[in-house]
Amino acid sequence: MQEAGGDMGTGDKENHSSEPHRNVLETPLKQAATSQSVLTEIQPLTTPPKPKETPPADPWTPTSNLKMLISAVSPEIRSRDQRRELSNNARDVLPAKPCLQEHLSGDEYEKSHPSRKEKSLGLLCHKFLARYPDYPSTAENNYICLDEVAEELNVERRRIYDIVNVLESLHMVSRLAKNRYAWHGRHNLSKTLQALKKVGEENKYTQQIQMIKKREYEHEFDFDGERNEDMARSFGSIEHSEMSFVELPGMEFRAASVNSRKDKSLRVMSQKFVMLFLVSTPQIVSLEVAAKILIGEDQLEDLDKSKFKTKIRRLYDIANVLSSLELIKKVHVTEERGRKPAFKWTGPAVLPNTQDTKLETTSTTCSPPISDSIASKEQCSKNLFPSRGKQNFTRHPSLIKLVKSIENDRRKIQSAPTSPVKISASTDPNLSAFPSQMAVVPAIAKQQLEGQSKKAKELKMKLSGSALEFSVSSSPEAAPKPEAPRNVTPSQQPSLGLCPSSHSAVPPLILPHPHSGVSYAIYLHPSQAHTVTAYNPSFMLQPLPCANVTGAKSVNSKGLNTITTEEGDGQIATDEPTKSLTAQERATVKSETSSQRCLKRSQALQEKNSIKRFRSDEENFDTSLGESIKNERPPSTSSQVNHEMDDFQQERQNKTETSDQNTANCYEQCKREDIPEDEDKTKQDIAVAFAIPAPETFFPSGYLIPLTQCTHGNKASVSNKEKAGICSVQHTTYSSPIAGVIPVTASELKAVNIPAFHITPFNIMLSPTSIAAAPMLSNSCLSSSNVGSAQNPSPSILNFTLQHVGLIPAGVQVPANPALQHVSQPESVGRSSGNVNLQEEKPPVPKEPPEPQPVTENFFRTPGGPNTGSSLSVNPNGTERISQGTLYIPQRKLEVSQD
DNA sequence: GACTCCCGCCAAAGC
DNA sequence: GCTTTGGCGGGAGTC
Repeated sequence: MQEAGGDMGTGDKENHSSEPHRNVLETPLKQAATSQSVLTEIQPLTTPPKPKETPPADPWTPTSNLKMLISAVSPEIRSRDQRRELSNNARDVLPAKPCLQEHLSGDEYEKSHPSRKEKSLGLLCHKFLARYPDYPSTAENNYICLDEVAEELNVERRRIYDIVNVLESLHMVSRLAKNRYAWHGRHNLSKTLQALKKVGEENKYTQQIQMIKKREYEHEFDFDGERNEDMARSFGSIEHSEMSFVELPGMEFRAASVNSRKDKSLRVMSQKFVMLFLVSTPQIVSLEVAAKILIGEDQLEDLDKSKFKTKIRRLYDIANVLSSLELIKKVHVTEERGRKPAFKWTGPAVLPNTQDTKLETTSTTCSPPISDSIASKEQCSKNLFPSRGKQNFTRHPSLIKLVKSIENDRRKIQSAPTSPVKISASTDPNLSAFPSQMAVVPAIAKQQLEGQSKKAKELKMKLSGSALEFSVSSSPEAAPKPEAPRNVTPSQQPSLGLCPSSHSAVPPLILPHPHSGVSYAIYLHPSQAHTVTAYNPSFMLQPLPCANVTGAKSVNSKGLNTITTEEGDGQIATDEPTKSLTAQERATVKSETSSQRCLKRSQALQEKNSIKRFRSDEENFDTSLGESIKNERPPSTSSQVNHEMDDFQQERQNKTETSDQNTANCYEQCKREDIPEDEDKTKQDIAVAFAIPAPETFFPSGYLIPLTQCTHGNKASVSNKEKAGICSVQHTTYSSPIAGVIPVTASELKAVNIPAFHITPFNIMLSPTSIAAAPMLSNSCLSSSNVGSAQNPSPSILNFTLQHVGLIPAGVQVPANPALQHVSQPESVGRSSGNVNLQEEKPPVPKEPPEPQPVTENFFRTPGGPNTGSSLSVNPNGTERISQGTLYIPQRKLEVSQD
């Protein structure tokens, strides 16, 4: 660096600057001039035409490039080599140049002149970088003289600016003064990336990306004003006007007033571009998307093709430099329309999050962590939000309320006489593992639920097969277990633990229990909750006195959350997806990251374009969100539960927040996209999401079954709506924490202020029709559903439902009820069946078995929500077994209802 | 024809 | 007023 500067002298600069064209040609001359002594000596020798190719003297040729790289090791060597070459070349060059200018004219010179590629900014950047060590010692004088560099690299200064600007954006270089920069190398890179990631998160780039993708999918992205406006609006809403240059504490570039044009500067663009990688889950960003985002930020007006092209050009410039830095790699993303140029982040994971590494490998962002484990999730969320706070990820107020309400409800419930003691040992382990289990729970719950439902419905055959599959897919660990349910359970178990937690998480409506005098928590199917919220948002959050309602339904706080979030729309959606993903990943530990899934899904969706399913999916997602939130909470003793609840709630919030953005985008995309083919995956996701809610076990089958069943079995044909209906059916049986599962009648709902029928489209719980609609449901389910619908649930029904749900061990039955009994078949069976479905839905077998699995062994646990069942199973009575924190309450309710 | 992106005009900023 | 920076877009090179 210095060397060159010293030698070359800035004087040359002017020449260059003044005459760029000549510069190229002249540069060598200048160099020659620098080494005139040598050159002069040589000149006579080197007359020949070769000089034309003098380009080698320029680094343009491969050999020269190599030399450059080698020399790069040390400036001195470099300079020496260069000088030597110059001298050597000088022979050729000097004479040559004159020749070039004089004789050669354009053709030869051009021939000698490297091709365009050889002139590429990327190559130039390589050369530039070769000049300086990645990690320069502070002792060294790491100064860059642009003129010198330009001369040495034989390029016009303009090009150097392009490189320097990008490097500046990464704080690899800082401007010291006019025409002078300091080389920092990669010392600050990690910090810079961290900062950029944070900023990117704050700016909700993930959401923006998702939005853009959605719109692209929905309708081809034209640069129509309207659409652009929409986008811009969305961006605006999401964002903030312009993002100024991100500086590191010690790296201010203000010196030299570098910031003058900054807003549009390549530096800022570069940073934004990097942010997109750091924030996006796949860490693959297409130029188009990046350009749109960058344009969007700038302003709507800019959304014309010319602007777009310009942005693309600039992005190419930036990308070339980043590629030279090996931070990104060019790739192609095949989409509906075909291949699109894109770039994949190949740089270091963002340091702040160790997880980031995972993220990169897996899919990055929060989603990966989710898959990994709760802990990872937590870390991820912490990393993401810690300093910032929630800034952009602000949690939806409703969610906060929900959380609080949930906690309160839980506490109440727990404190309630019936509040179960901690769940059996199974739960305990779960508790310990709970966090990690949390993630798995949803999936498990789904599986269990599904499996149970199926079991109830059909024979072991299905169960066994499904169970096996399920175990395999969802939780490899589980598979080995003799009992399909158990197999499932492992994965589910966590969910069980989670369920309680989830339970807590979900703020049930608390209704006074007429008999017990204890208030009941009403859990609604997420979808219902959703609808309900729509009707009466407050409803969910606030405990409602409902004298009429004996059975309390647990309104999925999640559902509420989702609802609220849904309002947030994309965010919510995204959240949901993430949740689902998390659940899936946790439970099944899918290899694919959520982001990847999302991508795949989105792609598939794009192709398929089935909005119908999409809607249903959305609902499911919504529910899943709420559920996922619920799930997160681990079962534990009442006291523990409370604490855990709090922790989990926060975690949830964090997770949800973190995941929201990441997942939300994917989710929304998925929704819009419809995920037809990926239905399986989507279903899985959904199921997972449901599974999460499953913790509410009360309706687990409802949620899970519908999805899985729909996908697989007879029900496969069932539309999403139907699925929803199924879910509702399952939900038909409601459990109140205290009373246990209590069918809620529409009237009850009304009492609660819940428009039971309004709840529909899912009506899941309430409307018998919905039940009927769900063929998927086993008879038991139906019965249960009926019961649910029926104001007076028969004990048999309760038993059945409980068993079916997994709340109660198959053997255990509350009151004898033929219909229920048969239904009540071993839980394991049902679970297995559920698993089967899940497997099918989840083709991608989870790479990693969910940590929580060990816990799952209890079939009770197995069902995730069912978990309650597991806990219940422990206690045939159900209630007793019910672990404090969780679902058990429902069981109790069940018992009560049985009574 | 689309994709890339080099090239350099030209204006803002700085000195 | 000159130089430095760097935004911007035409259009050439590639595929």
